[in-house]
Order: sequence, then structure tokens, then C-alpha cells
Amino acid sequence: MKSRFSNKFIVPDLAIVQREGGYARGRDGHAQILRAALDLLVEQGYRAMSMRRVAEACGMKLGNLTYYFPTKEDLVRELLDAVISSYEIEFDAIVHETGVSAEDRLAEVCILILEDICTKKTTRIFPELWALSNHDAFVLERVQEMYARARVALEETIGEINPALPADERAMLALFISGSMEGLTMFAGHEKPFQPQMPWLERIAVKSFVQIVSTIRPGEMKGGS
Amino acid sequence: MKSRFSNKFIVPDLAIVQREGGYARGRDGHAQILRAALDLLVEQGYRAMSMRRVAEACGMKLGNLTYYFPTKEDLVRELLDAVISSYEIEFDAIVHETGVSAEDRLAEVCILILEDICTKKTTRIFPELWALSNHDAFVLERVQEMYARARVALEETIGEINPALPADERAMLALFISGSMEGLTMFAGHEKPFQPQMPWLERIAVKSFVQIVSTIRPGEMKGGS
DNA sequence: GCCATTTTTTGTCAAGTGTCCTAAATTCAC
DNA sequence: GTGAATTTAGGACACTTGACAAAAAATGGC
Repeated sequence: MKSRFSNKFIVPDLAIVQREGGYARGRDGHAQILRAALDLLVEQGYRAMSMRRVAEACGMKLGNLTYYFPTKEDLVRELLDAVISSYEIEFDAIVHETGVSAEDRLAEVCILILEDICTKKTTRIFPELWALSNHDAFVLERVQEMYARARVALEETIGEINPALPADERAMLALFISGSMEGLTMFAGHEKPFQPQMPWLERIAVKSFVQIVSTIRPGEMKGGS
Repeated sequence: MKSRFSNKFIVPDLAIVQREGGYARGRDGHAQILRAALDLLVEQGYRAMSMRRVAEACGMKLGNLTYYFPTKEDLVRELLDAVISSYEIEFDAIVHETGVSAEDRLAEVCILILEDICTKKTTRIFPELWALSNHDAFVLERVQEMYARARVALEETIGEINPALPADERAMLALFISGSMEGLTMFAGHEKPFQPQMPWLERIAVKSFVQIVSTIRPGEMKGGS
């Protein structure tokens, strides 16, 4: 499952924003709740993430949990923010990488994402988010915002590989590549039937992406033959 | 949103297996329940698909619903089967299509799937199934079985385009292509932010898929340079 | 029309859900 | 140490959920 690229980047579980006031214990409790909620979400799914179970999971009484998060929506939103922020931080970091060729950087970004897909956390959480985003505008917007940031790195390298491509077509290519990788979650993600074949899929993906980025010509995806 | 290929195939909502005995009214009720459950699942998500809401949605009392489906698991399994079967029927049908070139057949299969992704039903249901499959072995198996059938058509045309490829590498390519398309659901599916750009994505996808299938050489994805 | 079979109604059950409120305990700057 | 602010505990509320049971109604072959 190890790739030929070193894992310089690993996405941390949560990017928790420290609360302003309060005591030290309060800050601990705050973070503890988010971690417990995430763990419940990953291990047993969204249905299991009830206020009572979250409270129990971090040795807390229900009444205390509602002190930190008066409503469940508060908890869900802050958890979503913490989870997604951790991905965004990584994506923002990789943008400023330099030194290797454009093709290798494209490959590197893709490998990072594909390796992350194999993670239990990512395999479990993202389908949950996709399902939620179908009926919750807030989740939809937040998730799409994250993907938009993920595409920044892709668009940049695409521009280096194929400078003739206009911006909107670069964006489309990045969108295709990003979505293409996400789709492998259900097949080669954690404990999925084709997880052992992920290295093969990585090679196919990288070769395929580099190829389409290099060979597509301006206007071709819009109406050219 | 119309593609250059005619929509010969449209996936019907449900492939309901008729019950054996009983009165005519009973058979109606049976189908009515499955339709109401599907509608609830699509319109409001899995959480809204409670026994009471399903019963109410088809003008039925709760107790009557439990007569048809003693447990909720019974209902979910039969609904899942009806939904997935409708897709499998289409996939099986397209395999027996002939007449056009291998490249065009690959394109046709891909277009069919990508058009289906834009459907409200597919956009809504599949993320739900992916999320469920993370914590329900039955759902996982049934969904993966469906995808396996969907890959049959892909593997066949891949073999025609690149006959030198061994079976397992053809299978990997089909897996990549299938997963690649599924991933676009969250971006260009029904009411998703890039739904209007789906035609562009279709062209990118088809060109990319044909390219990788045509140019990849045996052994390349396993260890070649 | 009879009558066994099938379908429907009605009511109940225990368990779980999110939310709210009050009183007690703890923390920590002063 | 005192005391105000913060954190915890405990209980209660109204509501939803899946499952179950028994009586009532409708169906349709004979």
C-alpha cells in the first residue's frame, strides 16, 4: 500500500479552533467532545452520533454536553468545520511545494489524495458527508468549499503542464481529476473489496491524469471533434 | 445537458418482484410501500424513511405496514434489492449491444452512466448507499455486486480496444473508469454546483478513458516504468 | 352468500432522541 | 481563602422510533 512517494503530508484528525474564554478544563472538554463525536462518526456512523452517546464516550453527563453544545446542530457544524479544516490546511500547504517537475507534482498531489482515501477516517466520513450534503445546504457548501481548495493545487500544476489551456478549462480538468479520485473511495478505500489493488489504481490514475492534461487542446472539451 | 448519444436506456425507478400469493390489493400495497419508501429516501434522505412516514406516505396505518414488512430491515433489504436490480437490468441489456466500434461503445456506456448520475434518484440514493455500506455488510455486498455487473460491459469493450491486456489488468482499468465516474456524482449530479458543466466533464472523461485504455501496455500498471 | 384467507385498524410497549432547567461542584483570578 | 465565573450533575419534558398483539374489516374462490 506504500507508494513510491514519501508521505510527507498526513492529514490530522481534527483542526480544532481553541475557544476564547473559560477555564482550562473547559477547553479540554470542548476538544474531547469533538474527538469523541468524530470517533463515533467514523466507527459507527452518523446514526450512532447521538448526544447521549457522545457524552458517554467522553465520560461526560448529557447535561454537561448540552452546556458545551446547546443543540446538536451546534455540535455537528463545529465538528464538520474541524474535520474539513484539517484537510484544507494540508491542501494549502501542498500548494507551496516546489522543486520537482510539474508532472511529478501533479502525481504527488494525486498520490497524497489517493493515500488519504485509504484512511479509515476518510473512507468512513466522506460518504457520510456526501449523503448529508444532499439534504443539508450548510454541509453541501462547506464540503464543496473544501474541494474547491483542493483543486487549487491541481489547477496550478495543470497550468504548468499545459499552459495553452484557458482558466475555465483548467478548472474543468481539475474538477474531473478530483472527482475521479473521490470515486475510488467506495472501491479501494479502507476495508473495501479492492483496497489491496490501490497501488495499481494509483498508477492508472496518475498516468491517465498526466496524459489527459498533456494532450487535451484548448476548446476540445467544449465543442471540438 | 443532452449528450450526443441518444438516451436509449433509462433506468426505471424500481424492479419490484411480484409477490406469490395473496389478494390483488395486497400486491398493490406491497408495491406502493416500496415506491413510497424510495420517494422518501430520495426526497428527504434515509433518516426520514421511518416506518411511520412510509406508512403515512402511502395512506396506510403503521400496523398495516408491519404486516407487509414485519421489521424495518425487511423493508430496507427489499427496497435495496428493487433499486439495485433496476440498474443491473440495464447493465445486462447494454452488454448485448452491437454494431458500433469498440471506442464508441465504451463512450456509450460511459455516457449512459454519466447521464444517469445527473438523475435526482441516482444523485440522492447512491451517497446514501455508500454511507450505509460502511456499517452494513449486506448493503456493501449488494452494492458491490451491482458495480461488478456494471464493469462487465466496460471490461468487454476494453478487451476489444486493447486485446493485449491480460484479464486482471482489464478488470483494474474497468474499476478505475467506473469509480472515476461515480466520483463525479458529488460535483455534477442533480442540483450539484457543477451540474451545468456535466457535458464538458463527459467529454473529458470519455477522451481520458479511451486514451488510457488504448495506450496502457501490459504490465505497465504493475511495475513498469 | 358463505367463510377461510388476507388485509386493515387500533392500541400499547419499551427504548431512544434532542432540549431545557435547576442545583451542586469545581476552577482560578484576586 | 473568598467569591464570581465556569463547569458538572441530575432530572424532567415532549416527541419519535421499531416492534408487537388482538380485534375488526375486506377479499374472492366456492
